[in-house]
Amino acid sequence: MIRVRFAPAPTGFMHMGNVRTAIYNWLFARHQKGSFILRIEDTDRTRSTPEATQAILDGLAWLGLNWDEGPFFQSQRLGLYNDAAQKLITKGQAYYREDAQKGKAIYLKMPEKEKIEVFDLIHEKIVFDGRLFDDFVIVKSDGFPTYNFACVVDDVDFKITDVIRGDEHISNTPRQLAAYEALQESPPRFAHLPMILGSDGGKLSKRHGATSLEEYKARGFPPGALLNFLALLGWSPGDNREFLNLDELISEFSLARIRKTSSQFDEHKLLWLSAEHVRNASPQEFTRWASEFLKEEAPGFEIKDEAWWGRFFTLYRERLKTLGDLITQARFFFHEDFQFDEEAVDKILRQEGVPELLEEAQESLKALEDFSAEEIERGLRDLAGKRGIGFGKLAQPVRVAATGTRVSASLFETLSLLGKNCTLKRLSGAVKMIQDKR
RNA sequence: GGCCCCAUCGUCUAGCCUGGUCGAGGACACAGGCUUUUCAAGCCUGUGACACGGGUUCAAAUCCCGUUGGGGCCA
Repeated sequence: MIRVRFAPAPTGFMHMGNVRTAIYNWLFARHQKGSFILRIEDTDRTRSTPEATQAILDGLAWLGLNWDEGPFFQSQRLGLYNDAAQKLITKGQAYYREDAQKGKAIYLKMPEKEKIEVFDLIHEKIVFDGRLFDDFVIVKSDGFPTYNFACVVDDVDFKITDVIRGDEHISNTPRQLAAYEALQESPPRFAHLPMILGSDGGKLSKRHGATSLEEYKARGFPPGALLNFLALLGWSPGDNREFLNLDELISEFSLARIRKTSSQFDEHKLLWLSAEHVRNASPQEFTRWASEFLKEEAPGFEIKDEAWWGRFFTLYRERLKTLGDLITQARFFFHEDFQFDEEAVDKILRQEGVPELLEEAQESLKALEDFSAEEIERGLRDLAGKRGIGFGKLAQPVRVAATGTRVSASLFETLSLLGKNCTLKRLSGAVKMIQDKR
């Protein structure tokens, strides 16, 4: 049975590269019916924070990447590393050395080898010149282990079978191999993942916009979309499928199909996939997402009931790329004090005859008993016919009056969903606004 | 600077291991068209890539070497 781990350092936000590493480890574990272990590498005392640890736990939970064991904290396991180091000293494989800069540290003897070979599941064989590696520190003068040592001791302790991590660790691997050898343990299989770069080919950083999971969550991306997108960055199922749900990802995932080349984080595609996930959600799922999103990311907005959300979803499922679009596209549903678009007011509302037209529209709509989309359409088309104007000449002023913009989903459905009272109030409010400003 | 990794459309990728079916397939993005109460969505069409140079071979995107470029780790 395979055992893998995700071992982030809690030193900041959840970087997207780390998130993908977590996803690959988790998918591999689930596909193989193995175990996914969470280990927090918090031996860097100056940079580790409890907030960052919490961000990792929350982020994984939000994505649905549940762990089978842990979280374990390296800072609580210091005894283990020191015992291991002492044992190596006894066996003559490690020794103390006093250094002006580093203080009294424990060094591991690097075995004398011409070649050090790393067998990697993705890169196959990687060969290093063994003469280039000096003895290296495994326990610092403050008693804390170095990354290369703690990592190995823990992976041995947890019986990790497959280490799946970023490419940047390739050059650490020869030293870690030496540690396994000194410990008389056989090393796990390694799989080094290609990096994720920013949209300009450089290292993914704040310059490229959002780089952390928290930011994407705040912008309203569904977790399944992020999972799908990140899984596809460096891996593909081999056929031409792009949209995969969680079950499909689990059943299709394999390390063998991971590419060697680094990839750029392209938000366009993420946005498209996000839209796909939104429109493929069930009404219940969408309602849950939307309610949670508004509650957390846009407090103060009116939360609607499930029946209302059901109708809303039908109307908006093709239009929302993210939940954040609830604010940019549909704010007028949730807030009375939405802003009128200046240009729309100018070009549509503040035109000859528009106030009168809106008043007539109010009369027509007020007369409707059944405020359904069909009835609204009939009423408004009748009015346009009577007035002898193209329907657009009527629809646009009504739209701007009701929504504040020239762009919205189907006018009839929108008004119906807004409700009769609210619609009439908006129309008269708009008339008043035009006249006041004159 | 030393060592290591990588190289298919603008981007994500299929193909590469097991050379011919590839005059290189899909997706996103972009452009145009259709549809239309606005804007999206949808549908159709189009632009667009095997980094370069040598080999090996009847045949190379696919194998080998080098160059260039990008990235990582250490200093």
